[in-house]
Amino acid sequence: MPEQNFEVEHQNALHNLKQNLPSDEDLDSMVNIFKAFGDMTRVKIILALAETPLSVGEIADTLDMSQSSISHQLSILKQLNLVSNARRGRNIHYRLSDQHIITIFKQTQEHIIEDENDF
Amino acid sequence: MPEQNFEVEHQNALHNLKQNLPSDEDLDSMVNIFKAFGDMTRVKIILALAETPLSVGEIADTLDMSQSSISHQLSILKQLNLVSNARRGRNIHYRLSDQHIITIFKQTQEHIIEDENDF
DNA sequence: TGAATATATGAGCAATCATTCATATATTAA
DNA sequence: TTAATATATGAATGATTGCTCATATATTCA
Repeated sequence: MPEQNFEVEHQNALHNLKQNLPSDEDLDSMVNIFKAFGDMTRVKIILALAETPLSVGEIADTLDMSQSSISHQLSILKQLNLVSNARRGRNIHYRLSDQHIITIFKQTQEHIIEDENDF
Repeated sequence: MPEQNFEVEHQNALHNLKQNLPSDEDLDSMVNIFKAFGDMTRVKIILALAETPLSVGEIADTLDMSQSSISHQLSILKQLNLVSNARRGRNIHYRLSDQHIITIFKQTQEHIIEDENDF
C-alpha cells in the first residue's frame, strides 16, 4: 500500500510545516532583498555596477533617468548592503558590495530560460 | 601610469554600458520573478511547497491566512510558472514547478549570512 | 438533484512605492 | 569667499499591491 505511505508522509510533513516555517523576522531580510531586485531601475543599476563602479551622475546618464531618482534608489540599495559608496573628488562612486548578487541574477536567468523551453 | 589605465578602462566600460544594458522587455521576466519573491506570504507559500505539495486549504491553514488571500497569491505564482497545480478530488494541489527556486533562496541566504559577518 | 465543501475571482480599500520637484549639503575652482 | 558642480533628501502624487468581503464555479456525497 504505497499510496497510503505517501499520504502518511504528507500528513507528517504538513504537521511539521506549521512549526518549522521560518518566522517573519527571519524571512524579513530575504524578502527585502527580493523587493529590492523587484524593480527595473534598481536591477539596471545593479547590472551597470556589475561592469564597473560608477558615480551617481554616470548611472543617471547611462539609464537616462533623473539624478534624484537614481539617488533615492541607491540609498535603498545601500541600506540593504547591496552597494557601497566612497567619495572621490566631488563625485560619489558606488560599487556592488558582493558578487553573490550576480550569481543570484544568473540563477534566475537560468530559471527563465529553462522555463521558456517548456511547452 | 596604471592610474590612467584604470580611468581609460572605466571610460570604455561606461561607453559600452549604455548600449549593452538589457532592454526592459528582456529584464521584465526577471524583475517579475523577484517581485513575486518580494512578499512574505508568497515566500512562505514557496517554502511550504518546497517540503511537500499542498492544497490551497492546507496552505491557508499552515500560514494562518484566509483562503481567498492564498488563492490570489497562488494565481500570481502560477502565472509566473513558479508553481503548477492539479485537481485531486475536491482539492487542488499545488507544487513548485522547479528546483531552481530553492537554489535562488539558498544563494540569497548565503548573501545575508556573509553580510552579517561584516563589520 | 440538492447540500456541503474547496477553490477562484472581481470590487473596494488602505498601505506601499517610484518618481518628480524643490531645496539642502558638500566639494572644488576661480 | 563666491559660483559652479555633484549628490542627498523631504514632501507630494499617482500607480501598484495585498488583503477582505461577497460571490461564482466546480466537485463530491447523500
